[in-house]
Amino acid sequence: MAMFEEQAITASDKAFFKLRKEIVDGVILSGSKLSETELSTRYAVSRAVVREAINRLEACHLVERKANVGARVVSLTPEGLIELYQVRESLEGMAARLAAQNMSEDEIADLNTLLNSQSEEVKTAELYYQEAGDLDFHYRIIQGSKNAYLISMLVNGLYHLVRMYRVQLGMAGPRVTSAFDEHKNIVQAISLRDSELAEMLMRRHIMYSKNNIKAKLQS
Amino acid sequence: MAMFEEQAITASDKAFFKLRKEIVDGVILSGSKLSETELSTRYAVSRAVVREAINRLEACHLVERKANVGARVVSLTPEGLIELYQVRESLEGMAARLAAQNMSEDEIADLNTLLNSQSEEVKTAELYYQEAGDLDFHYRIIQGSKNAYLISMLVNGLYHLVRMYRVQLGMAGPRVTSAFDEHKNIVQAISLRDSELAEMLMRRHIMYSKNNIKAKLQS
DNA sequence: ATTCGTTATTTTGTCGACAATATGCTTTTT
DNA sequence: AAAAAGCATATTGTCGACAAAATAACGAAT
Repeated sequence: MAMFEEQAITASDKAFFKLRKEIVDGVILSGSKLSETELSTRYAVSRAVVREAINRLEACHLVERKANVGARVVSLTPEGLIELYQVRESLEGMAARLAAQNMSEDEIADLNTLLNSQSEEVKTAELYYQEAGDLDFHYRIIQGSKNAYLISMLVNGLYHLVRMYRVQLGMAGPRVTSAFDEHKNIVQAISLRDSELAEMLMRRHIMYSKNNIKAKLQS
Repeated sequence: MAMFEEQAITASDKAFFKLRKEIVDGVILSGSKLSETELSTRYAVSRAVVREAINRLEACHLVERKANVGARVVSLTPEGLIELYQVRESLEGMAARLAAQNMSEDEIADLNTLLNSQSEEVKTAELYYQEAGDLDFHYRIIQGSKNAYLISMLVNGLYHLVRMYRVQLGMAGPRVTSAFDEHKNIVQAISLRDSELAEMLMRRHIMYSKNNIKAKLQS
């Protein structure tokens, strides 16, 4: 899996990664308050590094902070999910368009082999694909866009929120095979350098995904 | 002008706004280093608040920071400008689409009166329109999307960078009247609740704008 | 009993100092 | 003379303490 490792240099980095993980995984409950003093004792670091970590989490929309009051983990709502997926549709659509223009032939080949290897897994272990494989696919296209803002906004920003929704709403849906076919079509469009089509297919792919989750949310 | 005032509560807020303004306006040169100690003496605050301000600037892509080394103001490059406008096209296109769906009739009416008032100014004082009027128009549509992520990413994030490019590349272009017509068409699409068309027109509008700036950049 | 005002406590915001890391300079070696 | 090693300096990262603000607790008045 081509999951790029972010490596922590400072103590703030470590605190940030740890906190982010706990929030995304639901260890720290959605909507709960983040006490700076409590966290600093729990992580055995100063309040300064906790503060910096929280600031960074605010930048990725994982916590909300009010001046002189404190920070809370964002609460997951159906409206928030819709809005998140609208932005995803917009940004990842553009990413697919740019990927069709900017990905190297080698990168496209890698993407194809990835899909083929997943093709086997889809028939057997469906769960694996849905979680990691889907992410890997989307990550590669985002990277393939070669657009620094796009990459940063999605990878460092929104995707953790997306994962948070997925984890905490327990997404292990029946959309595995259909999503796989959509992936294949997108890669084909990219292979043909048809940026227009690639964007369109990616947008639809994310729309379907949104509708799928929305349905789950109401059940 | 419906420019929403962000009000500074803490000292970090004030430092953040001040620093951001100086960077966008080019008072602090693009590419230069931001010394925490120097800034803390210049602003007469502690290093902690300067650090927090710099962290926030990093989140809006106005500075780049390396661990244990420091922060530098981003340098403006043609490639960066292109990438920025690609993201703008994507996000503001979606904003226009959502605005067509979600803006109230009153808000649309306001937008129309804004355009009509600008219609006068275009014939006389062209400069005013280009700077403030154009921003006002785009801000209203972004707000009209009613999508919190979209609004935050554009207004708190990318738009300061957009303004930085505009200010420092000296944009007072001859695109005034044509842009005005494009604005009119977008508003009309929104009035008709034609979200598809609104998105398409907005994307083209931003593409034209990009090409205009790109041409200026090479001259 | 409930509401309002006051006080006490907790939490965040800010500060200055120390530790750790990187940068620049001098010295030494080949 | 050039490159490398070591030292000095400056800058960032981290810490604990104090100041300011908000929340909670308490008591008084209606």
